[in-house]
Amino acid sequence: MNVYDVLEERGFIEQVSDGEAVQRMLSRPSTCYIGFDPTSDSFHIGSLVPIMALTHMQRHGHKVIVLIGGGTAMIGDPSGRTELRKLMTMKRIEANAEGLKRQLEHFIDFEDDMAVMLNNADWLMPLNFIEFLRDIGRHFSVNRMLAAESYRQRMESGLSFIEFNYMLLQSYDFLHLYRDKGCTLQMGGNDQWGNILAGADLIRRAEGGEAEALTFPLLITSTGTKMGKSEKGAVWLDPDRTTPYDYYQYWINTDDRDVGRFLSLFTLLPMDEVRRLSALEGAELREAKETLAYEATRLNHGGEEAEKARNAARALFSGGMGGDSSIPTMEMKRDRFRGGISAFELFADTGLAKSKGEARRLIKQGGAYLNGERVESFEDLVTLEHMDEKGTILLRAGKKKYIRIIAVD
RNA sequence: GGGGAGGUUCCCGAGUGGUCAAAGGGAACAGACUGUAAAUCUGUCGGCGAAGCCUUCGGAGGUUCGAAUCCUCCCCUCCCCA
Repeated sequence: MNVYDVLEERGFIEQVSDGEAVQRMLSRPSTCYIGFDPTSDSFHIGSLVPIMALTHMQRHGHKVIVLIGGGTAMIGDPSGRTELRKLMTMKRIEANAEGLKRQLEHFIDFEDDMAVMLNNADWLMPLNFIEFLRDIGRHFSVNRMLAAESYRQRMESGLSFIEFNYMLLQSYDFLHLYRDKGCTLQMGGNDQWGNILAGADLIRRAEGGEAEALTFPLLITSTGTKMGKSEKGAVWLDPDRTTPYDYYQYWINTDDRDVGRFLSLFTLLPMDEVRRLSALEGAELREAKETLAYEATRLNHGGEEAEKARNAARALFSGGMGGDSSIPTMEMKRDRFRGGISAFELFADTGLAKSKGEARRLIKQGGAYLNGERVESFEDLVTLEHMDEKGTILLRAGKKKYIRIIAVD
């Protein structure tokens, strides 16, 4: 089966320059690329669609290039944004690229050049302005650029000249990779459509070559929010920023309507299985969500972490104490409990409530639990008595947020 | 460079000397209902707290018994003209 069909079946394709041409191209080993911003040293879930797309490409024998936009990050892409991005230092960018690569290695194999990571700063930085204008700039029509959706939006609020040039630089990336690596397909989020097409055009004009564009749908959840945000903020792939437990929780809280879509996009389960799971209804759909959460966590954090997250979740949400250590745990001095500590202070200190006022409110509204029992008054004292033999206390805020406290000397 | 409009609590957005911790909406949080879903209803939504106190309306000063609201300077954004 051609990857193109796989991508299409699994819902990765929003737009393609020429479906038949891409299908033809992918019937033999090809090279494709996706650009990523090195604005952080970790991806978050929002980047998972392109990452999964690369995973599929590689598994079908295509060479993938991960392009780090070190050069373009120094300019800022206006696409889909309302503000100019902040500029970054080269050093910062390189450090970030390292972090991103480590995460990609869970999905993509960089051995034997089957995948490479490149930084466009390598060819953008040495560019000579006059030469660039003469060789590249001449192929671009300002009229056409202004018609692009991404620029049109920014025309309302103001568009700086450097941002305006982003399209040229990204097009030049594609041209460079075409010449240097034989790359003939660029993929990206649908907000990149204009830029990607411009690059394919440039290749045709400058080289007479054939190159294609493919974009992914920009995911919004069925509740209308942007993908990848939880109450704690963005959901990161980095376990230090988002623990495997929280990562798992994010997926299991998926809206019913998104389960099928997410299973096909974010797991590698066969489509037959995906269809079976998403056909489940009512409470049974939880099985599908559990599979989604488990598989997605396994891809990013490995089987062992996924297993732990699943066990912890099962234990906690079936009403038990969840002795497993993979639920968020926090150490506190045993001494603090000797004289007793007010419940509201404890909730504030653990971060389950952002301030003491919020902790009071939480308790007053009946949303605070200590070892599974509702806390009645915010002045209630929590003491050594509340600990189990291992010296732990389980706190819960609302329905889903748990923290386990373990006493240390 | 000239002219105009504007910067309010997470976001949008009222408020033009005291009744303002600041309307309304959204987001978010909690409760009820549920399936760790959605929808709905109720409540909460600056900090510390018993009352009450403290900090906030781009920044810095000033006027006043009293300022988000008036004055001065500065910073930033947008629009029109060049």
